[in-house]
Amino acid sequence: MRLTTKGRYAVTAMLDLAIHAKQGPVSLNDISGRQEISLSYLEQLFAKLRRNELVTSVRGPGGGYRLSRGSLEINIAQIVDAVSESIDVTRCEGKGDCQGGEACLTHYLWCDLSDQIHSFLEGISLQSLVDRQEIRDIAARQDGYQKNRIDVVDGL
Amino acid sequence: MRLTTKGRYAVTAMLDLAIHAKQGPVSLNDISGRQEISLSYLEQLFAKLRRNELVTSVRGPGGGYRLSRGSLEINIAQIVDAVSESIDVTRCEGKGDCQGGEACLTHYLWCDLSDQIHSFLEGISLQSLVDRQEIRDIAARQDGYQKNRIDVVDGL
DNA sequence: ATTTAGTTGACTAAATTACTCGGGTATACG
DNA sequence: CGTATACCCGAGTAATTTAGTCAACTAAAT
Repeated sequence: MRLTTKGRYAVTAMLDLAIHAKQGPVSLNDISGRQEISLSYLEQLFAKLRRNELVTSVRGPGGGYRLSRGSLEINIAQIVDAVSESIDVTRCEGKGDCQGGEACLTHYLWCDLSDQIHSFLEGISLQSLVDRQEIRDIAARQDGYQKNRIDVVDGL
Repeated sequence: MRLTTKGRYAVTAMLDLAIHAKQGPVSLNDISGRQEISLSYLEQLFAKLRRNELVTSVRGPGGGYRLSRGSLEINIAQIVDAVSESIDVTRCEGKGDCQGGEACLTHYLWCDLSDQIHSFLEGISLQSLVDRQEIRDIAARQDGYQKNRIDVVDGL
């Protein structure tokens, strides 16, 4: 279990998706505009989210992504796992045979700690985030927000 | 709060230190041998651990590092914080003013999640890890273990 | 047909991680 | 005293990961 900016981007994007779920598929372009994440990077993240069956895609005009199941059935751990997925936690690659066939301290220690954080994040559903008032407020403002709008001229 | 291999190295090293605390200061050379972490990298990590007053150093022959306080008073969060310490969690650098002076979703969301993980790790003391039987077992074996021992000739 | 939007792969810049090297300085010990 | 031990420090560097670009393609809606 690693916790980096990458996972953060993914959780933010998924939350945006969940918030706008009712109005049909959400395009990456919309998410990109609201959350200020580059479109191409979102594409990479969503490729992984799709492979991990957290989202489904709808092609063509009006298309975009949908959650593959209810936001109560999706938790933060699943999202972070989906985009990180290089789980070579220890130097023995999870086989626990680094030091002459025996497990190293790091191996045991971190696997355990990792498990605890993992189950902690498993307990947080996407829906529980959507339900928070503060997040609703921010989302409401973001709906009217788009980076680099034509009417905002900076510089010239 | 970020959780990467760097923090893992630090926790492992600190645990090694705690386990061998009774027999006086522990040199980085010993830790390097037992945990297979490069000496120079350990030096960098311990420079940070020292600045954060988690360890104290004893120079000269027979010197090394000691925990600055009892292992019950040291928790995992402190160790991870000490070596990571680049806490620019969101793009707004913690000021929460990314989108036109208002907080972004990422900001709110991640600060909160981060706090929860942080307090979770705060609840785990170094001592509680030392106390685990499995860890004692591994440590006991490692005491007789050193990488690149002269008597182990691989290759030639 | 044309446009929208996902799909894929290759490629790149920047940041971070892990590590090396080469010098220091403090101190114990003979 | 000298020398070995071990911390201290800064510069440099290779490998990896992160974040992003670009280009060509496919599916579907109008």
